[in-house]
Amino acid sequence: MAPHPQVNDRPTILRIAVPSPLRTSFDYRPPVGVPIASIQPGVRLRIPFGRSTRIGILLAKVNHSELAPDRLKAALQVLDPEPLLPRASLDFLLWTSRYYHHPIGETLFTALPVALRRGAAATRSKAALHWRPSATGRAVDATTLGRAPRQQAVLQALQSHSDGLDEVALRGIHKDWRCVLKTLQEKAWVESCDAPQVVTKKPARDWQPNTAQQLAIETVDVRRGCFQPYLLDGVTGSGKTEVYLELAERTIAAGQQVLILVPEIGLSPQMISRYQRRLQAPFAVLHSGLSQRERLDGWLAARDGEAAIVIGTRSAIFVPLARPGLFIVDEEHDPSYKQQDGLRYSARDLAVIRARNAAAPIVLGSATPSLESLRNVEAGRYERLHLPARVGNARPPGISIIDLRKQPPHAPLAPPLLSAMERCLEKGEQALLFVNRRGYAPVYLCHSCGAISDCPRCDAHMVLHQKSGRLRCHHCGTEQAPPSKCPACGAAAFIPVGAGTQRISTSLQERLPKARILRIDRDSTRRKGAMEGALEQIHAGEVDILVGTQMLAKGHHFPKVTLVGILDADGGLFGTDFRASERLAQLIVQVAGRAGRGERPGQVYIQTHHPDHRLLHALVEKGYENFAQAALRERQEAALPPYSWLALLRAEAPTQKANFGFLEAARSLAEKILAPGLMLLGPVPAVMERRRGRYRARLLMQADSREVMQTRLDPWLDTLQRHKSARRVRWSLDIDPVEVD
DNA sequence: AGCACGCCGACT
DNA sequence: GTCGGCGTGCTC
Repeated sequence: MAPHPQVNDRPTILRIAVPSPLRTSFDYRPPVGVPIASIQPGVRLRIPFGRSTRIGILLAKVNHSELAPDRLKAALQVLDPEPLLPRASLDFLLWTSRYYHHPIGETLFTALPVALRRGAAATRSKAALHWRPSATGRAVDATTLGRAPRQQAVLQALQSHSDGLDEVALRGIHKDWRCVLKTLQEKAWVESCDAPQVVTKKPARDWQPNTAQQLAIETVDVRRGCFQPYLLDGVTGSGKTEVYLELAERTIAAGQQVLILVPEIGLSPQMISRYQRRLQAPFAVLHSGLSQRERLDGWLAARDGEAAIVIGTRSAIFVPLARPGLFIVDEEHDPSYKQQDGLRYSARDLAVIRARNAAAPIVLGSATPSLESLRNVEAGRYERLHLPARVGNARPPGISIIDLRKQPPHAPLAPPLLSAMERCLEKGEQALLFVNRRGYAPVYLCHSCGAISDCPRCDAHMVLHQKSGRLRCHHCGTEQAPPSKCPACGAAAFIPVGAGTQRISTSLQERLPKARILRIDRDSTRRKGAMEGALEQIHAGEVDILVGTQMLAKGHHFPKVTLVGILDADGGLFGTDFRASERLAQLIVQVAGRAGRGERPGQVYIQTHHPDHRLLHALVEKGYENFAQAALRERQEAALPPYSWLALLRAEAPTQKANFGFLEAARSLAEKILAPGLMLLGPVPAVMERRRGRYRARLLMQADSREVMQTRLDPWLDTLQRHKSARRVRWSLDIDPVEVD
């Protein structure tokens, strides 16, 4: 039967994304008395949902619903006069929701600043606004306002600052300025405007691009207006930032916006001011330290095209841009670009999608590119740009391996490293020790029976902390006093085993009593400003030895450091995750990059029980590039990413039985839709089987084609969600997981 | 995910 | 008699 022709093909129904874990949108009638033609996709609406009201976002207007007309409720109110999200953003977020198989409502809300999720008006705060005289206002002779002295004073002030005055300046003229301004606005003598752009004389360029930088700049610049990903690959100090700055400057000059993503740790005030000094353009900086209001102002400035430069961490990838012209992802290998809960997106991968949508070039920069990006170069999808030379006359550091098998056992610092440190201190230079555990001792062990103090809620050992004298679990935060007697055998013979940052610092202080030692880890830098203070001390030369965790490896420059020690590399060689060796290699190269800046050469010592490990050898003898090629071949042989695609189904429940009930069901449902080249692994318990008192397990799907996997996931998830075993677990799907546990 | 409904055990 | 345990269903 031929379908009935639509009697009326004008849409009457609002298809709305509602923040809820349900993987569907919801249909509503327009609010009573509001013509549907006045409501555009991208606006927020207040809607009744179940027994409560929520805020939803209009996806589309349709003329037919799956639901009977009498089951549709009317929306309550339209919250935005104009679409909050421009079409391009809405399309990008729909794509994101489909790719990560995450409910559309939650995806859209993840992308919005918190203030907008809660219904705040999408208007710039007054503090960000300025006022200036209108054309008529400029022509008014203020002296004729003798009978209105307040208006006269304000108008005169504005007339002499025709690019605008802000709240602070106006309050200085009269405390009742708002009232005065309102009168002037009613006379149309005054209008609001954005903060005037600071037009300072540009500082003389204090650098000349070298040949490689020049080539990189011109190669990218010639493709402005086209989508093309570039992998900008250069060691620390090779001048990647200068390339970003020059490209950004040219993009801004062409009237377009630049989005720069940086890892969480990299968004320091120094870094921002470096960009601001060089690029005299309006900035929007988005990071976790902002208030909701500040975040909203930055978001709006980006969306409305007022911010030429938008710089932020992971979540800034969702900021709408009016005129996107260039995307930059600094330290693209950094795992902090991957969100690890809720919508588990990769900001780096999404940046490539946005650049494609915007027909703009994207530069992924790193001294230690991810194997994914190197694979994309190999496959011809990305173009590679090398920055080989270290700027200035610094030489790259040498790397030596210390074979721990030939050293006295249980000494965290082997004698060769200790004596190298002594020599370093004698020369008045700084040393940096990298320890992958914080606290005093990672194991608290009964010397009589071998029992270990374990966390009551996690499958993890408690870590002894010296300052508090207490045992702490680093996974759930549980703290307890160390037991006075062993609960297993009754002996009072507990001994701390192993070494964290605290113990290394303490024992080092005993060996080198004159050394000024500074510990840098999450414990010592928790206090606000503590990290800044520590960095100042280091740069002022008030510190001889730095002992720290991962935090030290990223983004900081320590020109006086000439010796770096990596105390335990073994975890990275035989880690449970297939990316462990990639992480270790990146860490070694990044830490090595901190050493030997300026004219002093640096030396890196790596302590390991496996000095002959193939990948470690490749790295030390022939550098990161060689390591990466060897690692890529291993991944290819094992059909691991980037030569295959993964989707990881995680489950968490009070019992492991519930997890396995769910994951086994998931597996048998998946087996019905399996295609050639799709493989299921598991279910298996997580490596840390219990965390925060809850059991965890996983089921991994591996595919040799992204498309095949993507087409199977939706029907799978639909049936899986309805399966009754799903009620007993908390589950989530991770597309392109970065950690397979 | 929330939230309500509903149907069985130990309390004042 | 009822307070409340969590199994089940629903959200346009």
